[in-house]
Amino acid sequence: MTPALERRWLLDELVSKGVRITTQRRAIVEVIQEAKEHLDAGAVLELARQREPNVDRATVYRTIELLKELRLIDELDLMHLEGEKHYYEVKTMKDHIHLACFRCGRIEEFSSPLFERLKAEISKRSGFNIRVTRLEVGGSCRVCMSGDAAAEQEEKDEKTEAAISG
Amino acid sequence: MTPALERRWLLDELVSKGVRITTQRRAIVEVIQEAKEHLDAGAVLELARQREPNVDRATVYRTIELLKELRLIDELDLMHLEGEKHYYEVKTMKDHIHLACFRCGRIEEFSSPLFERLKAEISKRSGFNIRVTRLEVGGSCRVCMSGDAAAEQEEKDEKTEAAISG
DNA sequence: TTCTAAATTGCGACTGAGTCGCAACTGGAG
DNA sequence: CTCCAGTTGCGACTCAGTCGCAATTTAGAA
Repeated sequence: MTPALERRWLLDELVSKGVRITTQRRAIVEVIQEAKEHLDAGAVLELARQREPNVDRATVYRTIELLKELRLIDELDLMHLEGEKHYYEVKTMKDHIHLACFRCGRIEEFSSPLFERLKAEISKRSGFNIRVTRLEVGGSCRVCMSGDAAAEQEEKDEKTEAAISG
Repeated sequence: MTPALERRWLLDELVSKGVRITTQRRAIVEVIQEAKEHLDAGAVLELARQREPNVDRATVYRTIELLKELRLIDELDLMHLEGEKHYYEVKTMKDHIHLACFRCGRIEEFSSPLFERLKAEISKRSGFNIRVTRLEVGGSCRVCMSGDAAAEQEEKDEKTEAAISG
């Protein structure tokens, strides 16, 4: 498979699949391709309009649907951290897990051969032909957890001080 | 933990947590507890009203939110097989994976020690404190796949016939 | 290059899940 | 039995996403 790093990968993929390239699709696809974070449909619309003002909301949804059908992008919920939006990212060879921190809202990505093995086991044992997987984890990230530890330490310090001064 | 089999498990859990039990909450919680399939908010509302006519949509959403916060139920998307609804199920000790068939719409459940190991690895390697996990898989179930095989066989038969008669 | 059919788009109205503020109501502690 | 903090119903609202249709545009053929 063409590496996702390559510049116009998504667009070339569409061309090779005989999909008609319009100025709107080009803008939308480039925005998704070059995104540095997970974008929802609204964000895609906004960014696409910076390149090409004539982009409609409906076109964004239709293009996203197209890319999903062609299995060029994945849809994420990111544990509904910010409402019911959906987020999109270019599909890569190896699926990865999204860790969503309920406290700071950061999304961390994680991948592991164990996940690949799990998928293989699912296919084998259930006879299920896997097309898409979505593994999302919600909780507290390392940073927020260490914040807890710091807070607990402060509490102890305060008590100690109180004990000393008391 | 109290086994999920037990009759009024969810309700008892609420009582023990000091949550006020109203007739509405009782109805909603019992419906979720006794569900034989995955229910969305609309289905919960409908079923709850069969027990207790005075149940409002808003109350259903508020109760679901409450149960989620108390970690008594899990929220599922089931790969958005039927629109953007969310489905709910009583949380069990061992997380399970939902396999959603894009063709027949059936939901299959799957669990594996490998999944438990994967979660452990995530915690350990990323320092993430896991609260919830959601692993959903989309594709074609065994039944639909075997349907394919049958169809392919038919095609071959037709070709053979054509070859013979031609 | 020009033409043309078929695909795509924009528009705007619509759907449907979920939220919210507030007045009325009620569970359960005392 | 009383009381009030917590809960509910109501209805209006938000917001993501969908849809039908007329107008526009692409890409291949001439």
